[in-house]
Amino acid sequence: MNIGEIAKRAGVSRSTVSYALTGKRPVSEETKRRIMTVIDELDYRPNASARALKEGRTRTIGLVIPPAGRRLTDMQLGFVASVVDAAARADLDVLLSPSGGEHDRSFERVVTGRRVDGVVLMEIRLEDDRVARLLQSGLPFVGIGRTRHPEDMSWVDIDYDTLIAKCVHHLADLGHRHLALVNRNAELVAAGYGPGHRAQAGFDRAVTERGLHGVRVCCGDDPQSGQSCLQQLLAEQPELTAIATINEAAVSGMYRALAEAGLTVPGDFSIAGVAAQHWAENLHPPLTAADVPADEMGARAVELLIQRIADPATAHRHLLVAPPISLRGTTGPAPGHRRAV
Amino acid sequence: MNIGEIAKRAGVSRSTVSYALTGKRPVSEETKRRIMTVIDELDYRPNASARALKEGRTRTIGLVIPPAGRRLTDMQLGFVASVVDAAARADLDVLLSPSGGEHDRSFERVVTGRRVDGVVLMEIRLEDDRVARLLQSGLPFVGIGRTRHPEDMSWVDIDYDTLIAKCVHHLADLGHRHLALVNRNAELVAAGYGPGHRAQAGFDRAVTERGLHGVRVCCGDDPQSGQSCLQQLLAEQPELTAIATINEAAVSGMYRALAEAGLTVPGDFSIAGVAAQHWAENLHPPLTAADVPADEMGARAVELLIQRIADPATAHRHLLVAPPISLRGTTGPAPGHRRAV
DNA sequence: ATCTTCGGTCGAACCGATTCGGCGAATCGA
DNA sequence: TCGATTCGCCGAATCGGTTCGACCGAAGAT
Repeated sequence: MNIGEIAKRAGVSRSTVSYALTGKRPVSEETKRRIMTVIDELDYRPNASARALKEGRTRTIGLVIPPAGRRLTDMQLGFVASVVDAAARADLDVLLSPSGGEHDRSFERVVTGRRVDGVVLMEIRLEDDRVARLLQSGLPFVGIGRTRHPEDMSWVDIDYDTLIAKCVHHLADLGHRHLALVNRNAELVAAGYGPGHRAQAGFDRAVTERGLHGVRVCCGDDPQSGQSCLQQLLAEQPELTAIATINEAAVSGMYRALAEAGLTVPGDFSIAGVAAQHWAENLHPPLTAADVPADEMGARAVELLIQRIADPATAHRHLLVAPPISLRGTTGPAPGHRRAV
Repeated sequence: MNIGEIAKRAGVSRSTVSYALTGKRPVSEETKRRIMTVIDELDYRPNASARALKEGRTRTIGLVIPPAGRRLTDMQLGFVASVVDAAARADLDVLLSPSGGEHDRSFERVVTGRRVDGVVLMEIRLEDDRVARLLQSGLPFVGIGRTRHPEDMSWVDIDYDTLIAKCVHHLADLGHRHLALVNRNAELVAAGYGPGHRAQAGFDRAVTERGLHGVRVCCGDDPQSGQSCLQQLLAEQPELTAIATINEAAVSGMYRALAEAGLTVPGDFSIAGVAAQHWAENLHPPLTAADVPADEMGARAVELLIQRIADPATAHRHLLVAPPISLRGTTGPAPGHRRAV
């Protein structure tokens, strides 16, 4: 079922079959018809490997996701879905590489074996080996997220710094004086996970500006952890009345802890965060949050990547997303008096 | 950076470099060392397309997921994660194809362009064009799910029929006489989605056997739909005291509807279902459910696929999973008296 | 009538690996 | 000492496409 077989049966040369298929040179209608008939009969499709070998491109992009075992957050799933979707619309296939820190075989295969024309990289650290590796290899790539030195690469990212600061200001405006930042899990933050650190920076800045009392905690990315984390916070910080968070997966557990402590939201306690829009809306109660357009960001990343593949010499482009905070009723005025200890 | 360049710099022929790398023929230690030095210096890796072309295999498997736009259930995410993970362990890459019903370009590319050595197919319908297409193409594949005629293919699947029947029997044992089956969304079921139909069959059979009153409804795969679906059920079926469901994504919404109706779980109302273990545990309250080992099933599918790729002539293998029901406290004795209408 | 242009086609080179047959030198057995 | 192995390596063919240069005949220009 190769091109030679088609050529033979259609009584033409292999190159003519190729030109009939690609249209890169004129082929007479009559000949084209004959070729197509044979192709339909034999259900022939050009071999992707052979084409990739000759053309020097694979029409495939790599998508590097967090390593196996780690469950993706809803936001990350939104990224994956929109990347896959955008790629499909551009007739690109997506090769998945679940790879974390250092020398991951899957990552190496994808990057170095010319299996893909470019890469979308997720969950980037402030210092990221994979970014270094990609820069060194010269393979076009776009980050969803950015390193400490983001000028050297193209990326789309969420402005966690600004957004968490906004959350803090919003809560401060409502009279809250004693807040906590609930971050992602400790290992991730310790490993230099960008959003974790930038959220901290924004939190610290806003808390200082407004003269508030703020504490920062890390929390596992699941409801259970959210629950126990908030239980502990409530116990240790009796004056706490509000939380800002980037840990969407833990929010439902925080709700639970509050309910069990007899606190109502937003009557007794306020929560504001940064979360995928879909997720914030589906929480109960719906979360007041900066609605991250995850479905759009993946598509943007693919757009940037396609440009870089087409012309790797173009200047790097950056897209910092800072959506407005949608008020959905989990934030309200600070309780007039302090809770009993 | 091709093999010829390495050969030239190491002062050997291209074939010697190849043999040094693959070990398929002996190469002297001295020569091997010289070659490896050059390879490390130049950071050379064999071109995957060239290798695939010559070898006739790509060391890649395709993973066909539900089409773009549809959000995956937690169980499906579990499948994807475990497939990707298992593939990585076997040094296989995964090419993602989000494709639904008929002639999807992405699906055609993956299947027909010899881009993959085999395919894992998700969300299979009773009559499935993609299965027909794969059978016709001769490409090895394994389903997570099965068609109406499952003898012709290899698959791993959940025994929704048996499991939902078990749920019904469990609820009947507790004294419930009036139950509902909450199915997945109507379009999916109408399109011949296997689990939807098999769950119905099991539900009908068990309800008949036990002489119960049972109704079946479809429900969107999200909390909102779960909530309104149950609201409607409660209004239309005042005697309803229990639900069996395969719609894990809707359960939290059902909880909400019950709470708003002033019904406690399991005091006034019972729910049992089939769900990914991780999901059932993380619901609040945790759901009494048959714990589907999604993390394992994907790995099994990959195992089967690897076998089929190695020897496409082997008999088809089937794995029907019917995990026991974990009692987590969402089912209890039917309320002694009927609720007021 | 001759020259040019152009549409349509072919043959051959090429992409970068793997793999088979063969060849020279060293080793072994008799 | 001579033939048979064995070891280590090379050259060439091959996988299945794309693409470039060339060729031929017909149409248009001069």
